[in-house]
Amino acid sequence: MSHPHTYSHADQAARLEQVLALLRDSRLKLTRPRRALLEILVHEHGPFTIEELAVKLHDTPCDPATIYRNMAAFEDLDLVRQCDFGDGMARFELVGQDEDHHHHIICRKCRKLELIDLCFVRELEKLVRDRGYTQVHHSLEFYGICANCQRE
Amino acid sequence: MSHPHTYSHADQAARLEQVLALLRDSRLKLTRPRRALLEILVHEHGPFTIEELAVKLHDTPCDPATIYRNMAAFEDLDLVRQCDFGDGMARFELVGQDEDHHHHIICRKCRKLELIDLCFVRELEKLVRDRGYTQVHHSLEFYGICANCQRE
DNA sequence: CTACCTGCAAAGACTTTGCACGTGT
DNA sequence: ACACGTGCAAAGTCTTTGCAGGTAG
Repeated sequence: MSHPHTYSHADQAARLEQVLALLRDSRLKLTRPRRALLEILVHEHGPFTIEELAVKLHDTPCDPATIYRNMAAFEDLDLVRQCDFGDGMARFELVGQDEDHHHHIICRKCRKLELIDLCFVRELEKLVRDRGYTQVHHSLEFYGICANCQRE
Repeated sequence: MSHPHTYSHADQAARLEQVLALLRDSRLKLTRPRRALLEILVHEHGPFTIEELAVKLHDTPCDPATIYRNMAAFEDLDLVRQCDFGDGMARFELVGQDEDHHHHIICRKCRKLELIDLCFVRELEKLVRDRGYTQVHHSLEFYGICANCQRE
């Protein structure tokens, strides 16, 4: 693979098939907005805010409420994951395989996003500074279901 | 130091002095709510939501708007940093030195928080699973001021 | 046909802002 | 004194929910 975050059309088509298969096994129906959302999530590199998704959906106008509901549904299927970049807006991205693993650099002012591929914390902070950022800090958070909640 | 997140009273007093000195050098005034907030931030281990801070302030009743405004002011002084755990509530913690560095495990259901002291990503995911969590993932985000914004 | 979906509008939750009064230095 | 800070209330965002009509399987 020439670039870590570039996927061939074949890769994307395969991933889309996987995702659609997952839907078929659930009781979710494959509606027009749903399909359009999944195509965006598979073909473009997230995470996306609700508004960004709405814009990308221009061909398939879709109420924000519907996007929220679908993201929640996809999250239940572990198809999508919610991210939070500290600006009070929910962001969603397709859950990927290991090779998808990456982190973000978020500008504290303009909120611009950059992807980075390495996965070592200390070294990465240096790398972020090397890219010209100042006042760098990072936050690494883990999400999971705790033992208590698993029993419920 | 016997435990990485335990500080002696002397340490805390010194840190509080540092922080108050920082305030003096700025044009912020040392008001009652302000002082109470700083004491909480120095003496207890955050991050805290606005509501949590309000509860801890019982002796110094303080409007939420005032807490928000003060956290913003402290952030400008690089005294405090905002965290986001993906539940739509702002959280704030004192900016610490290197030895303060830590990460969190957040239950996706009950939002319970645990602190962890190591700083290697892969190993940590295993560690999180070892603590009984399932469906573990993590998010590592960097914050900084990008080259563009520095020029402004 | 039935369960699931969607759009619209209303309600909710968190946060920000305006303004007049109060306070630290 | 004067600039800065606070409480209160109103306004702003983003998100969630209720409901009636529509649609996939």
